Amino acid sequence: MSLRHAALGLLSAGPASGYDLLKTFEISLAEVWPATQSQLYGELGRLAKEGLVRVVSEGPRGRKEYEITEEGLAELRHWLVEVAPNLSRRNDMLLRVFFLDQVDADAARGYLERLAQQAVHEHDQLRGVRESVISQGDDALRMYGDIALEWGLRLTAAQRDWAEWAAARVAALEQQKAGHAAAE
Amino acid sequence: MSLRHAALGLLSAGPASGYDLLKTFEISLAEVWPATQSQLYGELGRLAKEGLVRVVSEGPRGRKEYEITEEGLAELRHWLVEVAPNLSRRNDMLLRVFFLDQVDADAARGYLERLAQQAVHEHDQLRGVRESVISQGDDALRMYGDIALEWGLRLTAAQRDWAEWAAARVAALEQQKAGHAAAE
DNA sequence: CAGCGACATTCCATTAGTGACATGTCGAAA
DNA sequence: TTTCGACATGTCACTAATGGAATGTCGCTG
Repeated sequence: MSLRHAALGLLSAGPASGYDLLKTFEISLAEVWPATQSQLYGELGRLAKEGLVRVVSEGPRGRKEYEITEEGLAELRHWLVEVAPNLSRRNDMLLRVFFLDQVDADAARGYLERLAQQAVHEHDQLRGVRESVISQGDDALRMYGDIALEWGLRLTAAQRDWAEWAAARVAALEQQKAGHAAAE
Repeated sequence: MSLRHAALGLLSAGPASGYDLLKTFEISLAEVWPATQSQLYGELGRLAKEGLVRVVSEGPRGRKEYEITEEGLAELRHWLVEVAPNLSRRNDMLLRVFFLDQVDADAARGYLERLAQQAVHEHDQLRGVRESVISQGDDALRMYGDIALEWGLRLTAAQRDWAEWAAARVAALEQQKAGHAAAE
C-alpha cells in the first residue's frame, strides 16, 4: 500500500491537484512507482476522508488543490523510517532464467544478450538524465534525487555485467557440447 | 500474468500436484515470484481448462497430478524468448529515498545504513545457498540456477555498495551543515 | 487404535492495479 | 468565433494478489 505514501511524499513538497500529481507519477516516479489516474484519484479521496490530506482550494475546471496535513506528514515520516521496506521481489526477467533450459542454448544466449543490451540502453538514458540535471545547482535539495539516480546507474551496470557473463557461460557450454558431439 | 508461466515452467520439469508446486513456490521461487495457494490452485484450474496442462492421475487425498501438455510447452517457450520481459519496476525501498528529505539527516542515514546491512545479510544467505549447492555436481543441469543465484549475489553486493555510498554522502552533508552552523 | 501432523484442495472477502470510458471546462490560436 | 488541445475529475469492469478459513484424508507413532 505504498501508493498512498507516494502521494503523501509528493504533497509534502507542496500543494498540488490530482492532475499535477499524475504528471509527476508519469514523469519522475514512473520508474519507481507507476500509477494510473483511477488509482490516484481514488487514493486522494481516501486520504482526504482519513484526514491525511486536505482540499485547500478549488480552481477552475473543478480543480481541487490538495495539501498534506500534519497527520499526513506524520504518517509519511513514520513510513519512511519505521516501516520495514518490503522488497517486492517479483522479477519476470529472472523467473525466465530458471526455465531457460526449455529452449536451446542459442535462444537462451539470445535472451541474455538482449537483457545486456537493454541494460546498456537504460544505463545510457539515466546518464543522459544526470547530464541534463547536473547543470542546475543546489546540491542539498537534489541529493536524494541524485542518490536514487545513482542506484539506477549501478543497477543497470550490474545487470549488464551479469547478463554478459551469463551469455558467455551459456556460449561456453554450447561450445563444450559441440566438441563432445564432434568427438563421437 | 507470469504466475501461469511460473507454473508451466515448474511443470516442464515433470508432473506435480498443486501442493507440490506450492512447496516449490515457497522455497525456490519465493525470491522471484511468490504465490499463494488460492492463486496457484485457481491458475492450475484455468490452465487445465485451456489445455496447457492436464491431470494425469488422481492420488490419495484428492491429489491431482498435473502434467504440462504440448500446448503448454509451446506457450512456455514462446513466453521465454519472444515476449518482452516487463521489468516490474515498483520499488518501495527506492520510493522512500525520494522523500528522505522529510526526515532529518540522522534518520535518513540510519535508513540507508539499514539497507546496507540488509543487503549484506541477504548476500551472505545467498553465499550459503551456493556453498550448499556446489557439492552436488552436474554442471549442465544446474547452470541456469547458478546464473540466477549469481544475479542475486551481484545485486545484493551492488545494493550494499550503493547504500554505503549514499549513507556516506548524507553524513558528509550533515558534517558540512554542522560546520556552517558552528561558523555562525 | 487414537491422535496428530503433513497432505491436499476449495472457497471467499478484500485490496491493489490496469485500462478504458464519460464528462466537462478553460484558454489560446487560427 | 470556433475549435482544439490541455486541464481535470470521476466511474466502471476486470485481473492479479493477499490472507484466511473450511474441509477432509492419509499414514505414522505412541
